[in-house]
Amino acid sequence: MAIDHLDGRLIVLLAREPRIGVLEASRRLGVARGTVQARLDRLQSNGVIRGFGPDVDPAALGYPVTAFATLEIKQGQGAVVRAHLDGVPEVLELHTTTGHGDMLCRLVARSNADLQRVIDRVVGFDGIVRASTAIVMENPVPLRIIPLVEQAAEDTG
Amino acid sequence: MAIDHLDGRLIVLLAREPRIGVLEASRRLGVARGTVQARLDRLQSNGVIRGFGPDVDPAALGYPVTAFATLEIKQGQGAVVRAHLDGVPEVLELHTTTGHGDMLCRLVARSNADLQRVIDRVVGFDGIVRASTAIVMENPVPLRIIPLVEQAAEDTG
DNA sequence: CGATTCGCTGAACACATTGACCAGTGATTG
DNA sequence: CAATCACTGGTCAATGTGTTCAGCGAATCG
Repeated sequence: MAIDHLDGRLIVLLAREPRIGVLEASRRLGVARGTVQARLDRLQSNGVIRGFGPDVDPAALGYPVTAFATLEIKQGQGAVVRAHLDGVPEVLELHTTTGHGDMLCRLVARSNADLQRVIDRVVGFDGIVRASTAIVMENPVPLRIIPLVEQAAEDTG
Repeated sequence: MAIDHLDGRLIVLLAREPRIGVLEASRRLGVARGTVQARLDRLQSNGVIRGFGPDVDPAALGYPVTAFATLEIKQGQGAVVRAHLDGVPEVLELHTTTGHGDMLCRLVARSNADLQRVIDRVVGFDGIVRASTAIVMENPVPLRIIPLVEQAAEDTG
């Protein structure tokens, strides 16, 4: 769906200051409260805003090490590998990608030593032929959405 | 920091039903409201919960294509490359990783054709020697935190 | 062209929630 | 033993929420 400029400002505002409510948002944006409520309802039912879940930092939970693993999967074993990885809590994310029938997953671990355990658990599975892991050292751009929202809003006017 | 079982239940509850407030959460968890408030304050000041920002779906915004690009950086050009990528809205995330002085970034685009434009913009920069891109086809495990929170809570008892 | 629909405004209302307190209690610690 | 700590269960005033309403301007459509 397309979002307009007001939608964009609303999302950015909520992203920057999540604690403000509908009423305060309407004051900041200079529109009526009902407008903000209607926009929010629409954005949520359109799926643009999935929700307002807590943003949990794995590092603060005791998992400061992040890594990305590229997996090569044995022909026809995709489904079972997915189920396997789904059962590993340290797998935060899993994608299937173009290329060699590969998968890419994001892992966290308690330490570099612990990462070995996690990788063993992830890779020690029959359907996985080969794996290569890249350990994250820095995160210059943390997961973000604001610039994209601003661009999407400007495309409308 | 370590979280206990109540912290874990609270985070999971908020992740599943973000709209409930402190009062409702205290009812669900069977504890006093003040307890939930104190736990939440502590989790936030410890950085375990970074905030409650809106969870925006790029696909619903008109960017249904996701890709991961691995970049090889020219010696000593890391800082300028970061600044360059930081200025590209379609770059949702950027990590530096072990290996060949490489970076890994997550991209989104409006279409496969648009992805070409995004990649050109990302890669068409002097400090970048080589790039390889993997387009995401499926996302069997979307970014998640609940299993990890449950594990972290159980480690405490 | 006229009628209708749509989104926004500004206001009202009852109700629930919040943030801030407080004293009491049980467990743990020094 | 005394002190500390987290939790309970309660109160209070202030605020925000969900909902509804009539009015209004712009855009759409027959």
